[in-house]
Amino acid sequence: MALEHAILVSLLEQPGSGYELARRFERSIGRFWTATHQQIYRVLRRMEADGWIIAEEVDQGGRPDKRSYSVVGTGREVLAAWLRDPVQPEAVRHELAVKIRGAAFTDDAGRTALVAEVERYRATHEATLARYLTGEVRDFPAAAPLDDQHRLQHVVLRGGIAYERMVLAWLDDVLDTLRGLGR
Amino acid sequence: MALEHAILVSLLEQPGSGYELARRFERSIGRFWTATHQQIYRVLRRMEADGWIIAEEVDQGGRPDKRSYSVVGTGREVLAAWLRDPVQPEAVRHELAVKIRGAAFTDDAGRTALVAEVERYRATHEATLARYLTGEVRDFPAAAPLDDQHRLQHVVLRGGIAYERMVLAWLDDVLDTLRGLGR
DNA sequence: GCCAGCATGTAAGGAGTTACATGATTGA
DNA sequence: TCAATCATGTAACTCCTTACATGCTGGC
Repeated sequence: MALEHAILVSLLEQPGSGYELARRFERSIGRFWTATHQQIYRVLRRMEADGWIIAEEVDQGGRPDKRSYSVVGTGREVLAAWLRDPVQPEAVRHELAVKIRGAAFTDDAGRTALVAEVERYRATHEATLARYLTGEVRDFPAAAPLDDQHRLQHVVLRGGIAYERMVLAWLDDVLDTLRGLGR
Repeated sequence: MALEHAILVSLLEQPGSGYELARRFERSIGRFWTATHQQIYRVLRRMEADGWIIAEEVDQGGRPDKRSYSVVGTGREVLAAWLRDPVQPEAVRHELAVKIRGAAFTDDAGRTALVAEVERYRATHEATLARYLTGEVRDFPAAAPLDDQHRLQHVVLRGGIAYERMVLAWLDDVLDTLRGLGR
């Protein structure tokens, strides 16, 4: 379990409210850890109760008040201890791979539909890669020297880019294979 | 949710018991869908109750009896319908990426420990890649012509191989970055 | 005699998903 | 005025993980 830890890292990078965290999980952090606002609010309350983070009520004039959270000493210690733990093997869930092997047990119409679906899926990954590359030139310009925090963010983003490139190449392989079946 | 579907595909490829399925999930299917035997037994009972699969009691002499499951008409229809559904975006959970960004908020000792942990993690992926490559030459010899089922299994395995190669290259990048911090 | 493997389960608890709910402001 | 965005939640349910449980056989 590491939603707590993902939240600690995000709040250390930049304090913020549950709502802001939810938006970060949709964008940057969502690349490697997904969470909905419901989960986030629940975990934030627990973390506050356990003294890992503290909240500050922020009056925003017109907009609703927000509770901005920051990490305190205990939270830092929890994170440091977790960083020293062994990395758990990831639980892989790749639905498309199941479908591809399932294609052996369907008819021509089903395969044609799957090809169309793989193409649609490929387009979403192409869009993701384009978003990452745009973000990379915006946030990590080659000329500017980076501090540790940004160098680490950059290497994680490079992982996302490498992943998307690998997926796209593999999906081309998949499409070739699907189209070449039954010959 | 697609554990049912992963089981349907596996049982279509080869009928078997809950125990045998659990072993396949540890090996081949586990590359893209993980499940424990507890989950598998529970889902198998539900699938049998819903008439997707049928069980046959097999007396094995010395060893305990087993219930060998096969997919029947309803199960095939469920699978065909599911293959036509859009692929859900994967829920990503990459603990190591969280830790890498977390390394910005720990001390030298913590970073040294993380480097060691990444090296250990890298070794497990190297072993996984070696296993995949061994399996590939064993199961998909270049000379033999393959039927559709095996061509699809092969393209999924190639995806696993591409993934492991990508991960290894990225982990080298991560190690370089971690070692270059604070300079 | 002991361990690994075969074979199937129960139970408890934590995590995650989906649906629903509220109420304000800002911009088109 | 209508939709989008900001901001925070509850409730019900499903799913997944972890721990525990049983009992047999074959090989070292």
